[in-house]
Amino acid sequence: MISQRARYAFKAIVALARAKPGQGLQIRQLCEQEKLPRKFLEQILLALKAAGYITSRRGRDGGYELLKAPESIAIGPLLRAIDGPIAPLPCLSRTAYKRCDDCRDEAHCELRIAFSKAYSLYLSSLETTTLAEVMAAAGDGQPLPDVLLSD
Amino acid sequence: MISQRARYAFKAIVALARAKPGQGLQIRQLCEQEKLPRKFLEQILLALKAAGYITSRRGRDGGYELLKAPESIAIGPLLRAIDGPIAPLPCLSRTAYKRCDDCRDEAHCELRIAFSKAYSLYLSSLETTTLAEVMAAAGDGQPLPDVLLSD
DNA sequence: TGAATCTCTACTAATCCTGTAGTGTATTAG
DNA sequence: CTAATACACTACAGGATTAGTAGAGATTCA
Repeated sequence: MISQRARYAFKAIVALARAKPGQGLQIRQLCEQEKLPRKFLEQILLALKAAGYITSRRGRDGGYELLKAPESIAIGPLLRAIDGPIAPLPCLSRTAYKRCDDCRDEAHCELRIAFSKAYSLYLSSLETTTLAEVMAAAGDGQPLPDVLLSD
Repeated sequence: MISQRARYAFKAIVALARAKPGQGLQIRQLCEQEKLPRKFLEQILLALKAAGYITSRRGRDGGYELLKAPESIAIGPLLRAIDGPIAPLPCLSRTAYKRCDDCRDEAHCELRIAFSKAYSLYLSSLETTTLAEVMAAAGDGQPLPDVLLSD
């Protein structure tokens, strides 16, 4: 399960992407529209800013604004910016690789092999799916393909 | 990241699968061979037993033994038996489906759409990959395919 | 100046994770 | 029958993480 934090971040980004360009949103509007806890959201927006997704202005007419085009925002990096590494095992992480403490031989590790393919598919899908695509699909409201067998 | 618990479970299952048929292992051997904390492992084995993966015998010559053929043990259900639902969102879980509290319209939920495809790929790979395949690949020790771009 | 807004740090309550401890129950050798 | 051995079950503890809350500070604009 992804964290609540990541879910809020995602909702905030979507709301900002829907705002007219050059026309950011204030945190008040964000948390009213999306029913997000304000002070928690503040921290999340700060993280999104640090990661380069949004910019902000202080003062009376301040607010937050999306910096990147939705076409260039992939889901994977966004998730990673908020939740940290996505990999199911440290030894499968590219951005936060770490050998498992007790692992003698990574090439023969059953655990690693068990997850490598599944995770590789997961990640490459997350890396190539963009916010723009997701928002377009949500707008269409087409039912998800039946491939979806989830748990 | 999957839990330490799941990692231990997996290692124990692999060790049991390597034991001669009809020739289970005792918990002492398991935790010596694989360096697992004994009392913690007890609980995990209990869970594996409850899930139908192994059986046990008490008494002097007791021990644990694999019940299912490695060919019929898929990684996904095994993981789920230990760690619970695998889905990144409750509304994407088949075995533990739950509507998100704040979700007005699931068909148009960007969050859900963002993860549905990636997760579907992840899960179907985990559901179709068996312990037997994994152990065979580990035995070969062939390097993992280069598709592997992980995080 | 003052009001509005973002920034930053600290704190907290609850939950989860990773074990440990101890007692109970079944099995079997002798 | 008894003692030894191994699994079964419940309770608990310490640390880490999560999901927020609180409040003082900095910036902007009228």
